[in-house]
Order: sequence, then structure tokens, then C-alpha cells
Amino acid sequence: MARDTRDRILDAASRLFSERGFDGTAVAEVLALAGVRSGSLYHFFAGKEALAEAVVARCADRLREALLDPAEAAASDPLERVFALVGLWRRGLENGAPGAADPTGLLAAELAARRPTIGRLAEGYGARLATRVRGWLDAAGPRLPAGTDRGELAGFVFTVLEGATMQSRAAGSVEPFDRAVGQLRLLFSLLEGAARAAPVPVTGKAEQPAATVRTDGDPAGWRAW
Amino acid sequence: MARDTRDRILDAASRLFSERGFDGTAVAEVLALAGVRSGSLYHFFAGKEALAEAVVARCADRLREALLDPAEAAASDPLERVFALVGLWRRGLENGAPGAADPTGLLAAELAARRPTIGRLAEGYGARLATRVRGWLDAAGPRLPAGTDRGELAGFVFTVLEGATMQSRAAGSVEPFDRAVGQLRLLFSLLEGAARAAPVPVTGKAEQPAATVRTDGDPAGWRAW
DNA sequence: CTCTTAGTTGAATATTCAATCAAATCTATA
DNA sequence: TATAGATTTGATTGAATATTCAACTAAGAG
Repeated sequence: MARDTRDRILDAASRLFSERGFDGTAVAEVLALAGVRSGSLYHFFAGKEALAEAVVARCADRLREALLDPAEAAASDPLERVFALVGLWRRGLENGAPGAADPTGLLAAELAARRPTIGRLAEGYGARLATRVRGWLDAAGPRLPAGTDRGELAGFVFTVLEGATMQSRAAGSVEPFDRAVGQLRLLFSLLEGAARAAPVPVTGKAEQPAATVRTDGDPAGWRAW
Repeated sequence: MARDTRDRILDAASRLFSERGFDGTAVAEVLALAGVRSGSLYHFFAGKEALAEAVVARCADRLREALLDPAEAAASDPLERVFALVGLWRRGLENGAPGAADPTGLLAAELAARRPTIGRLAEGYGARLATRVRGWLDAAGPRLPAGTDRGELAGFVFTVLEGATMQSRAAGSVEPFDRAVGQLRLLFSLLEGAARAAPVPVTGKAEQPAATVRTDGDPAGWRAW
């Protein structure tokens, strides 16, 4: 069945690309894992890069169904939904199951320069994930301080996921991932504490540290404080 | 001069590995950028992987001199030292200068499984960076809440750096990096606010949020759902 | 059943890759 | 200056790679 073959190839590629990266994965390995021959693979995909693009596109297509909706269904508390999503991601990291720990960021870092479509697809993935997370953060209402940029915070969750994923791959263990998640939890509990302690933003100007820093190009975000 | 040749090769490799990863960089490209021929490269390095290992080892050797000491010298405020380090890292990201935005994490993610020495070297790099950052956090004394795990927080800084770096490479822009740094700033300002607001740990029982909050990296909370 | 199209096989192909190696050149020392 | 060792050159090698392609098989429609 052709549908099945194509999916088997995508599953195999997704898994191997996650583990070894694009250039570190030979087409022959994808073939072996998928149990097909090269002619089949090239029947469905124009080339190796097209395969990677299809992997990223599929991750993006499945984002809602595989990650966002299950996370939302798993917790009624909007902030806990964020961590339900993190838990699903972690599962993918552990067992290479499709639908979580998607290699979009990794593939984009590798391929965006030579195949911009992949960069755009991955960007869309990140944006949609962050948009949903932002929705949860918005639903938290006054539990987060009024001055919180909830869109930026949602994007940060994704950045941490990507960084922690890479570190865990390097270490061959989920421990770095778990440690990063612990700090993300800290961030959220601090935000909740700040919202309870002060009805005005905790980051008012009067509290800006006075130290001088000699760095070029100050990050855009910090002048808000 | 042999010393010069070896360094030129390492500079070229470091730069190209950062941009393209290990497997995405051909030895021929390193040769062209370094301005040497293949015999020279293999005289100094047993193979491509040995070259990568030397790149990581050099990053680790230079960590203090290239990143940690300059960051420390750039600011007297211990917490601002963290952001001075971030600024130096960002410079490396922008112009590929050796000594910042080191590709240790990237190379470890790619190569640790097939060359464990690289994994260990990169781990050492991360640990030393986090140790120094932890020193700065310790020097901040009561500015951070008493319950803060400063070692975990220091490690988190590194995780964010790695994740943001990867995202910026995918985007071909430093913007994702700057946004992540803005959120890291938020985290620090929240910590300072919490320390001022409460002489007891923010995670004290009286102020415990409905969700269990741990600062020791234990992600157990989401399993409750 | 026949015909057409989709899907599969797997050997072959051209290219790229990391690495080798003999010879030449350079450097430092006596 | 001669010598030994270090360094460099660059053509070559063999393996690995992504991909092609002719032939075959499977599936569906009439």
C-alpha cells in the first residue's frame, strides 16, 4: 500500500534525522529502517532534501493533533498545559516516537541556508506552537503579572525545549532536559508569585540595576524593564 | 610556521563546523578557508573527527581567557556579568569570531555517540562555564532568593544560550537570540524581586502555589496529570 | 481478461568524500 | 655548508553517497 510506504519512509527519516541530523544520516539508513528500496523512496520524494522538507511539513501538519491538542486535553490548568506539552516532547525524546521532539529546529538549523522552504516551515511550526502556548498563558489571566509579554514567554518555552533537546542528545540522556524543565518551572512559579505580590508590574524602572555593561547590541527585550 | 598553520586550520574548522555542523562541512571546505592542502591537515590531525575533537578541546582550553574572564572584567555587578557573557557569545554568533558562540554543544550533539571523547570535552566545557556563572550567582548573595538552586540556574543559562543559538542559525538572524535573552533577563529580575519581597524563600510553604514548584530540576509535576 | 498507471526492485552510475603517499620544500642545528 | 626532521604539496585512491533507470509487479478500471 503506497500510503503506508510513504509514511514508513517519513517515520524512518524523522527518527534518523532526529538522532543524527540530516547530513549525518545516509539515505541507505533510511531505506533500511523503512524496509524499502531506493527506487521507492525516489518515487515519492524528489531527493534527500525534499524528504527532509516533507518530514518538517508533516511535523507542522501534525503539530495540533500530536502535541497541542493532547497537551491541552491533559490538563485543565492553563499553565500546567505548558508542562503537559513538555512531557509529550520528552516522550518523543526518549523513544523516538513520531509526533514529539520534532526535529524541525534541528533540520532548519542544518538546511535553512540551502533550502529556505524548510526554514519557513520550521518557523511556522515554532510560531504555531508559541501561539497556542500563548493562548494558555493568556487564559491564565491575572496569575501572570500584567507586564508580562506572553508571546515572548511562549517563544521562550520553545527555545528552552530546543536547547534542552540538543543537550540531551549530546549527553545521551534525558537528564539535561529534565533539569532545564525544572528551571522553566521556577520561572513560572516566580511569575505567579510576582503577580500575587504586586498588582503592578514587578519589572518597573525603579528596580533597574545600576551596573554598566560593555556589550554591543543590547538585546531588544531588556529596555522594557 | 607550523603553529600558525595548525591554528588556521582550527579557526577555519571551528567557523565552518559552527555554520554547517560537522557532517555538513567537507574537509575540502576547511582546507580552502584555511589556505592549506590536505596533506598539511592530516599531518596535524589524524582525521576529520580528530579535527573536531581538537576544535572542542581548544574551545574548552580557551573558555576562561576568551569568555569567562572578559565577561567578569566587563561588569562589576555579578548578575550583569552573566549578561556580559551572553553579549560576548552573541558577538561570536554574528561574526563567527573564535572564542565565542563555541560549537561545543552542536558538535557534541552530532558526534558524542560516535566519538565519546568529544562528548566528555563538551560536557566539561558546559560544566566549567556553569561553575563560573554559579560563582557570579553566589556573589549576588541575598539578591537571589535563599531557596534558589544557583547551580541549576547557571546550567539553565547555558541551555538557553544553546537553544537560542540554534534558533538564530536556523533563522539566519540574531533576533531569536535576542528575544531569548530578554526572557532570561525577565527571569533574573523576577528572582531579584522575589528576594526583596520575601526574606524567606519564595518557595516557602505559606506562599506555595497550587501547582507544586521545585527548583531542583525535578519535573515530577506533570506526571500528576 | 486486457490495459494503464502506480509502485517496487536493485544494479549501475557519477560524484563527492576523507584520506594516502611520494616527492618537494622549509627550518633548525651542528 | 650539510643534515635531519618538520612541513607542505597535490595527484591519486578507494569508499561512500545520492540518484538513476530498465524491468518487473501490483492494483484498479473497463
